[in-house]
Amino acid sequence: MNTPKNTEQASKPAKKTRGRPLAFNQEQALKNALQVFWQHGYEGTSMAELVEALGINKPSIYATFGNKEALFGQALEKYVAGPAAFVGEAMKEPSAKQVAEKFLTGAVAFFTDQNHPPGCMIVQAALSCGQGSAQIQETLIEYRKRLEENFKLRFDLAKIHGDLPANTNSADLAKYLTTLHQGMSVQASSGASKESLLALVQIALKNWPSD
Amino acid sequence: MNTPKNTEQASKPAKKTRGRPLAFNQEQALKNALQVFWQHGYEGTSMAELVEALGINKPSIYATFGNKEALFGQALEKYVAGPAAFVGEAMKEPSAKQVAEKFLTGAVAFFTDQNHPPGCMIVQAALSCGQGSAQIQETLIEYRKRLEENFKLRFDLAKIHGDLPANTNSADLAKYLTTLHQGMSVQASSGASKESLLALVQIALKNWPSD
DNA sequence: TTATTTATTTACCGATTGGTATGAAATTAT
DNA sequence: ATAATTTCATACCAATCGGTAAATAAATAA
Repeated sequence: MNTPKNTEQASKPAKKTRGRPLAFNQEQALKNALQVFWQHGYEGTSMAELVEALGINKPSIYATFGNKEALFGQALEKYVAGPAAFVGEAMKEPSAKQVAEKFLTGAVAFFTDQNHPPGCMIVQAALSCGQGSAQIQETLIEYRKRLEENFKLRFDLAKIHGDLPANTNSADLAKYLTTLHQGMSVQASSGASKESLLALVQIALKNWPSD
Repeated sequence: MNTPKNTEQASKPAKKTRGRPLAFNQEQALKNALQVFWQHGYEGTSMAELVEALGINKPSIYATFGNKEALFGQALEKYVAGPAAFVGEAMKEPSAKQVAEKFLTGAVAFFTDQNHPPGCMIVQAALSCGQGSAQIQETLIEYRKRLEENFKLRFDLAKIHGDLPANTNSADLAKYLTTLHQGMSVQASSGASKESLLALVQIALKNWPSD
């Protein structure tokens, strides 16, 4: 008997199901998968590495999450809903400038947080890759474009509210923000310090549009 | 007899050497390798793909360029000296602001040039990867840091020349520029248009430091 | 012609890739 | 107990990975 005991890791009362119970925590396994994909990207992560990181063997991974691509997709959802949720929060700030400031400074804190890999998974995980990963690459591009579009809509709203000049080009401003964000992700993954990135943000925000 | 004739591709007079002559143009082969690495990154490019792209078979590649890593290194050198040479040119502009403007607008034109893959190879080719490519990743990080450092030195000079305020932080300004550059590379590889990127550059340069 | 040198071709190598078949182990329902 | 159900572990799969051995082809030197 080499299998670990079912030590009831889940917080839920473990609804009675038939058959052998799961020997691992799915949430924790997904969290571990996220860490690995975040650090080494989609192609750079092998199933062997995932087996080791999740602590469960291959057939269990496939039974629980599907194939490598499906696992990445679920890790990505977890990333957006969890670690990267600060982006949605920033969007709720009362003014456009505050949105931008919160977004960029939040990104700096996030990118340089020692508790997880540096940089943004959506930027890093499949920037360039072989043809076999083109679908993943496209998915990440869509995520980035959606964020930019959301900023554009937020800035359109700000123009109506009057906290952004009426002649401002919302789309250009949104691209300015997301480009800085993506660039900072590259910087952070290359070892840039929190301080240097914060200084950069100050420069970037100095010329915020105003009447 | 299936081998192609030696149709004297090189421009040079083909110095007489002993033994069977090369059946391909090394320069052209390296150019092709550069294209592939540029598009699919280091890990995303397989030897099989290189064989097809270079038009020569594997043993010839190994005999001429060494292994995959060595070939990438030579392609990278070609990239820096050739396509990416505009960066060095921008550095020679007479004032700091002109350096920045030339660099960013040049990058936009470069990143969206239809004659080669979008974005910057030094940013894209190994942003995240498996442990086996850590050396390549580190090399590219060094290239990026060197560029940033060069901007910093150029801005230090500008402060002495007086075309940049004396209280300007050269390092921060250099990071601002390279971060925009890296972000634009991500944008371009995701399909951003030349026009949208140029608009972004205008925003980015609006608050250039001045007395 | 013959020997020497270099390049190209074909075929192959062990290792690793993502992905599974299969049978044993662990649980609940009867 | 025993049957039914589900998960786990071992071992395996074909395909691809980067890289090479060995023989043949094409040139020059003698």
